[in-house]
Amino acid sequence: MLVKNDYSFYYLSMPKISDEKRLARRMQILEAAWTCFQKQGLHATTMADIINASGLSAGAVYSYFPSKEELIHAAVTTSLSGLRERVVPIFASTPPPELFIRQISETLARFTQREGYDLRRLALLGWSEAQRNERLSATMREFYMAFRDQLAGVAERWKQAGLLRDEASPSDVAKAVLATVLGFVVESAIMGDVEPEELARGVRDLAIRSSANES
Amino acid sequence: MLVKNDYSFYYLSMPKISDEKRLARRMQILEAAWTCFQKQGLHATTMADIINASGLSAGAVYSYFPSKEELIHAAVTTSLSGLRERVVPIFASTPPPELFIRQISETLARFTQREGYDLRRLALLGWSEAQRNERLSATMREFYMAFRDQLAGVAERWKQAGLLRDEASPSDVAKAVLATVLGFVVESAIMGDVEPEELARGVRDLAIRSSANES
Amino acid sequence: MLVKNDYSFYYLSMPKISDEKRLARRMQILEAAWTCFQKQGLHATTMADIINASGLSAGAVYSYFPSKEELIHAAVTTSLSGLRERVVPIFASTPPPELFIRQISETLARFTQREGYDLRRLALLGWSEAQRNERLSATMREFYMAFRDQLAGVAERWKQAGLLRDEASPSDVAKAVLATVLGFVVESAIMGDVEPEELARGVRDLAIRSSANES
Amino acid sequence: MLVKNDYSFYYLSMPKISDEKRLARRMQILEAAWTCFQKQGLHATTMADIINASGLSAGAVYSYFPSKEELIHAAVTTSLSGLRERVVPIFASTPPPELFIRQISETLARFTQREGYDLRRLALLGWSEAQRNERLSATMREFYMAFRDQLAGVAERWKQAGLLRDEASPSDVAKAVLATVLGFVVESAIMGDVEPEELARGVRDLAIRSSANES
DNA sequence: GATGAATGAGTCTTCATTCAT
DNA sequence: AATGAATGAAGACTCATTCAT
Repeated sequence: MLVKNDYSFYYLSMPKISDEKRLARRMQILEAAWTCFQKQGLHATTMADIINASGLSAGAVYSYFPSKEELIHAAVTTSLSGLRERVVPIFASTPPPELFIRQISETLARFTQREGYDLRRLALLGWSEAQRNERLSATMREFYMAFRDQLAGVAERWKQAGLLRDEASPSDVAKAVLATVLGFVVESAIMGDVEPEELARGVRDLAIRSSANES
Repeated sequence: MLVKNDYSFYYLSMPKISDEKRLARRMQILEAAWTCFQKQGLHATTMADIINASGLSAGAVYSYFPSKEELIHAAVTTSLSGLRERVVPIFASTPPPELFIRQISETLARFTQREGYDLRRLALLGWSEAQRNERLSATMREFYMAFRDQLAGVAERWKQAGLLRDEASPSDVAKAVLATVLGFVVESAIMGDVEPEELARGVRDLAIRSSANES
Repeated sequence: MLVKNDYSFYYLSMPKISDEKRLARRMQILEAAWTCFQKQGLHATTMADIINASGLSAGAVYSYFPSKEELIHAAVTTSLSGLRERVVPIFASTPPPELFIRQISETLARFTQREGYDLRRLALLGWSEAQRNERLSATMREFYMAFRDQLAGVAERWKQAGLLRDEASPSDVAKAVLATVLGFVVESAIMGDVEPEELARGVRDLAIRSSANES
Repeated sequence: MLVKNDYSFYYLSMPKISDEKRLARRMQILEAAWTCFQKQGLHATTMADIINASGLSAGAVYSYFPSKEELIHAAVTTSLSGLRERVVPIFASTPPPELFIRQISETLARFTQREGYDLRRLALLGWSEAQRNERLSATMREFYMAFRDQLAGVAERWKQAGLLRDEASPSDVAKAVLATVLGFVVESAIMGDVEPEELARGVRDLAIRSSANES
């Protein structure tokens, strides 16, 4: 329909906004959202709060995230993705249990300072929201399932390395390790007085008794 | 407006409602609130929802709980108290670690069916709310602190019974056990596929290796 | 559940708000809506306009009409019902065509002053809205269909009275009369210079020629 | 921001778009608008809808129509002009009443299919909008006034041809015919079951009785 | 004590229009 | 001329809480 202007290539080669810029804006909004969510919770945070914090206009924010729900979803899942990236190398190196637990929980705790937001607090908000949001629930379930599968792989390797007794079920161990790690998130978010080393030592010390117990 | 109604004496001569009745009404409202909160979350539940579910009138509900926040607080803390009652005997009997963890998590999971509401889901809601509600946060912190103190006592006894090695820190063990148990709440609420026995076995299996490892 | 108080009959016999009162409130809102709709059209009228005009609060208005669409629907259909009531006696008396058309159009035009709103203008708004609102469209179609059926009955009686020639199709006559009457609504709303008598005379004069024409 | 782009000279040297092209673009936009308006009504149609449907950019559309109101005005009045063109030959040939009414209403109904939009539905939208838009109202009034003047001329000629009795008022006949025709628009748009022939027959049949009646 | 209708500030979201590129 | 991202003032609707009866 449109007759091409001779200089139309000019425009075409200069997209209104580059993909990087779009992504940067998205992150700008997500970061504003993270900040607000952590301060006030998911529902007490108004879109106006996020809009102000982002420095953009309402329309601009809505052009990136079509609804508050979408923004919540993105805030939670993007956060999860960020976590995954940081955790992968730990899985790869497969340190022995104590160290492993310490490294995972350090990542969980450190994630915080680095990004200027607290993954642990956000996690609590996300779990709560997942209770009434099937989509978010499914996404999280999927994420934790994959995480636990990785954990089972780690347990298997521990077993092969003689770090776990032969009868140990990697699946059960994975469930226990996941619980310990998620519990660390809760405990440190609520109580604020748990260090990764303490957790790791506690797990080790809890373990030791078993030798006596079992023998 | 200031004219007294002809039947105003009526009110004054009315006998006060009995304390039992008051308590029953309170529970009736709390139960309605629990049901709604679990279905829709804390903030998506409206007072109207709770009022309808309770079968009382708005005014009646407000005469028991002066605000939604108060009701949320009561719903969460009452739930916590209920949990405490059930957990006390386990502390008292102090079974060995594996069994202990299994019993605690069974209580957490069973609590659900008995009362017709899921303590685990409510816990997630409460943790989330505590992020933005200092009062609730303080109450919870206090509760979990007491719980952890009890746990440290248990660990101490385990140590004395030779179930933990001598260098074990009861405080660290308490932190690890609390994390495990809280993590069980999260994992089973989100994933829905974790049984207390699996958790206990996983902890044991994770533990056992240490005997080999350490010796 | 609720133990009845000795004076509960007191309350029960004094419903919070009587049906009459509810109906009066509904009319109060509808009248405010009619006024606003006519002044500004359906969509340019905001709920705030209607709320202000009604003298009630937003919540009160919404407790009677759960959405703007519902209010529009009620405004249009209530108006239609009012018209039906006024038109029934004319159908019953079945005056000859000219007079009939004059009486119907007089009713249409007079409706206005009596109720303080202009049925004709509201009709235009309703027709327009029906283009994009299937529910409203269906309601209107039904109304006009019934109206036209009545008209066909009238035409049949005219025929039997020898006021229409034997070959006349009551159905076609009904369609023509309905068109004339609806057209009167449009013409008088847009031009503002058409009187029922003029319309009736015009129809008659247009008609008369036919005698010459046909003979 | 104030720095001139390197290619700013580019714009200045650009040849103006030809008038034909401008006109074609205008029609392209108007056609998009008609389509949207009919589907969704005047107010539920957003500028974005029209912009998308037109295949142009927001800026382009706004360079042809400086506001939505202007676009609505143009959509309605252009439509009216189109109708006028088609109706002129009928006025010129001045067929007898029945045939005249059939031809006019056929034009109204056929207009639809030919242009891919329904003049009748657009008319309803325009009438409704005219209630709150004095400018549109004036334009329409003027158009219908001219139409009615033409109709009066036709009636005069009918009279001279002996098709109307001597006492007939051309002005009243014009009002009646206009009403019938406008009513056809409403009836066929709302009910969807009226054919031009039926209308013409109905008018004729309604007429005949008068011969008996009057004689 | 009990009722539930009423309140109105506060929410999310839309969309006509502009303007830097 | 053309583009389309950005703006931000509205608008529809909700809901915790009150208070006249």
